[in-house]
Amino acid sequence: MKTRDRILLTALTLFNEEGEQNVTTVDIANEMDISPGNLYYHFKGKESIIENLYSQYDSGVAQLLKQSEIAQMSLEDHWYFIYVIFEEIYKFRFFYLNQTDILQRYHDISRRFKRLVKYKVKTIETLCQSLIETNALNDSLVESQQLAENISFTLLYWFPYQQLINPGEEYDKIIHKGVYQILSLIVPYAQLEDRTIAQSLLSIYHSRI
Amino acid sequence: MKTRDRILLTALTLFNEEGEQNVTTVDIANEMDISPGNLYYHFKGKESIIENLYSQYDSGVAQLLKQSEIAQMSLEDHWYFIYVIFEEIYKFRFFYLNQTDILQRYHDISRRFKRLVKYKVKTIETLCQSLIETNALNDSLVESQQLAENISFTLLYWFPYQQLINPGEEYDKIIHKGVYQILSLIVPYAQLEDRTIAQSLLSIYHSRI
DNA sequence: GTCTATATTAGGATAGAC
DNA sequence: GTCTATCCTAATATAGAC
Repeated sequence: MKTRDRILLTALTLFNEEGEQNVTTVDIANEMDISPGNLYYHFKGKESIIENLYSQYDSGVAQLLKQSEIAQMSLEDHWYFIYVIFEEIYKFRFFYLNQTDILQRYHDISRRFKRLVKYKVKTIETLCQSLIETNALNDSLVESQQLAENISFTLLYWFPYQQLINPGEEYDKIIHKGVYQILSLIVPYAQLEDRTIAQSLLSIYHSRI
Repeated sequence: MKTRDRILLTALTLFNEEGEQNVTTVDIANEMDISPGNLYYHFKGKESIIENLYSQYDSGVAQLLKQSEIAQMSLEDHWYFIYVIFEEIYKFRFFYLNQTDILQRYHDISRRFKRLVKYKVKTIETLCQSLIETNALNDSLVESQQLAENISFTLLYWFPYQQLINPGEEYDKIIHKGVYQILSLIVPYAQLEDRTIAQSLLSIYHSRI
């Protein structure tokens, strides 16, 4: 593994564990047993490392969102999609845990992050629409735009919330609870026929919590 | 106004506007036209200022929550209660905007913040229970504990979310939208008779957005 | 209580040898 | 590519005069 990539990986791990602002360039170098000078040979500075990590995250999620537009998805695919989005966020969770700070300090990332959030909301709205069109959701009750915003809101703050409420909880459980949470946002709007399906989905996830 | 209080007020304003970590003790002193040395005469340091501000916030909210336990509240009182909680959070919004960072760095505040959140969830759960007992909400559909957590979740992250999505939005609008958001979490569970009331409430708030 | 001046430290970053 | 040594800056904090 090349030093450049090891720097990115080490930085990501430390940022996720300690919080971005509690990790210095020297910390990263120490953790890898290289000198700070060496680190600066590969990257202009800390900001440059973070921007690289953001690019990884951004293109990963963008690809996922694009796929969901192309593929015709079944109801179960929808849950799987939510699940995979959560996993991608988890990998780069420090962007979410220290969101406000990072967006206050790195303007370029802020711009791109906001763009991605809008793209996410739009995609989720389309998913909700498709659930209405297949009559899984009751059209009269649901404002699909409002529901999509609720789901995005949950995706955005689920990890900070869990860190606050259940610090040290394992990765799997956190994500399962997140999917459950989103499912429970949707259930009230489900048609009577599909409500049974949805509620059995709920109980499957509930058993894993 | 005593210098000590002016320091607290100035610090609060700057923290809310610029973010806690972007404001130094020298910034606070400059803004007030006093010397940094003078500031350190009144407070041991930045941490001490923040702890003082947190105490103000904590006791303010705790008092509100206590009142809600004592008083018998009508349906409209409940909305007013949510509204007032939002206002209190807004006054000290930097604790919410930079939540993870502040809780990572100031352990004493972290402890107290978590305790307050638990108290909040408990109080909101009681409110939901009372809505079920007066048959405003459908008992069979709603897990009052789940609903209470959803409402708390919204209270916790509404301001960071609005800053992300609608930066520069006015204070009134943000809070109205927040109340609307919480209302829309509850409406699906409302009994048919009360649903009309709830939905008219919704449209009142909607008109103010 | 308030000021000026200064010490201390930590983090980010560079220069130059190997 | 990597190291050692060093610089620069910003932020916290203190000492001592007024």
